[in-house]
Amino acid sequence: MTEISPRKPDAEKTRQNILAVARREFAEHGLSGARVDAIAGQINTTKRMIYYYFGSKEGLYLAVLEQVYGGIRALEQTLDLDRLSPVDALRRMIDFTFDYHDANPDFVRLVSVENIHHGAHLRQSETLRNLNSTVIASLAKILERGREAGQFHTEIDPVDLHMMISAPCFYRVSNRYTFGTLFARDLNDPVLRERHKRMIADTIVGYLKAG
Amino acid sequence: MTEISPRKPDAEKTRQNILAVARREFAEHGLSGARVDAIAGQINTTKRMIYYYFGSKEGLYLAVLEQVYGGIRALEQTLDLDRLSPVDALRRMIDFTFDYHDANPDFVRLVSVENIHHGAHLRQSETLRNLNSTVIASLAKILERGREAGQFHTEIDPVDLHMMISAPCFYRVSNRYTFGTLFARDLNDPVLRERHKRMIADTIVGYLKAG
DNA sequence: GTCTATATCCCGATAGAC
DNA sequence: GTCTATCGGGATATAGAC
Repeated sequence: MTEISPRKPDAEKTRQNILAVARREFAEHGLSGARVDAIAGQINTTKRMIYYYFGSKEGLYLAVLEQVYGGIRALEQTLDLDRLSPVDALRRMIDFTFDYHDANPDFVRLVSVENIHHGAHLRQSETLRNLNSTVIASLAKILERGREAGQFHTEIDPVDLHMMISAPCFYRVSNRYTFGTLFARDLNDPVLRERHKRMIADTIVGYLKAG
Repeated sequence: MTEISPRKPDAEKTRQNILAVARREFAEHGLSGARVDAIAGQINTTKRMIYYYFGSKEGLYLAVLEQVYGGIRALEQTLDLDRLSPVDALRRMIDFTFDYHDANPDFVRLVSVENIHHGAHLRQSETLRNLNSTVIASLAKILERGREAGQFHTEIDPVDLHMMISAPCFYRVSNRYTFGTLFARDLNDPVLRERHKRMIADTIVGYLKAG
């Protein structure tokens, strides 16, 4: 029924504009703290349009979540890990995870916000629930190859490994402010960033290699 | 001027009641999402009292933060690490950190909330800024003893080590919902908890031992 | 110090014209 | 599909009696 006409590109463009601004607003202030007026005020659109396209504030928030989670998933696919040795593939996966979190603090903040809300929206979205992440399959493959090649000697569940990789990459960004204040560290410092990146990779690779 | 009379213990008791309920409310809904009415409604007090004791909603939130950060600091002191070997002391520190986060999800949630607010309140509080955590000193001592005893061969900054310990312990709790949903894992499961505890400790201890 | 009642503002959502 | 104007509820904060 709905007209999907290429003659009117403004519609989709407006939708995308709203989404982009909303992502910033929700990442910055959380779900309760975000203001629909503030979102409308930052673009050449009115508040009415937001309700026209997304129905409600929560509907908009959910659309933002889906967009953001889709982003990291798309990039994961491009890593081309099979051509690397198990150790190199693992390092590449860790480096990718580190860099992605570092470059996308809004993603990290939105995930934090969603966890404050007990993941209720993520669970509610069919799209997001079916994002049966390919990371786990990739990691499982790396682990299997590494074991066969005699390079890895530690038994570990792929999901557990994913957690061990994500945790420090996430924490560095999510807890930047409290950690930075309490221990007088600027976690944005490039020197520190490179040091942490190497440290995280060395720690995890070392764990898998050791018997 | 203010009467601090032992004849009226109700005052301090009321204050503590408000604090305890507020901690739950702020941890559950965040700063913007928390409702002053909801806090008053859960105790035998009125909303008026909250403003009487804490001045404002933010004042109450700040008091909660100070109380919560004080809690973990007090416990850190009781570990008695000097009597243990460097490796055992490190393991004890990791186990303590793991257990504390696991047993105090509200603490984790409040820290997440504060980071969404860019740590503005934590920075603003003299009390919290002066919480120059003793963890770093404890870890530095462990590292030094371990190096002298020839048990640790990796050079690492104590603050970095603290981050590597805290990150997985924190993440496991803070991201419980999104991670649990996306990967179909119940991160509250006791079996999983023990496995993760051992895995985290082994990973970090292994990293320090390796050259 | 503790209560009831209320001021005041702000925000999500909608009405209705074009 | 896009605008202006506004409703109606609910939230923080306060007034003022006892």
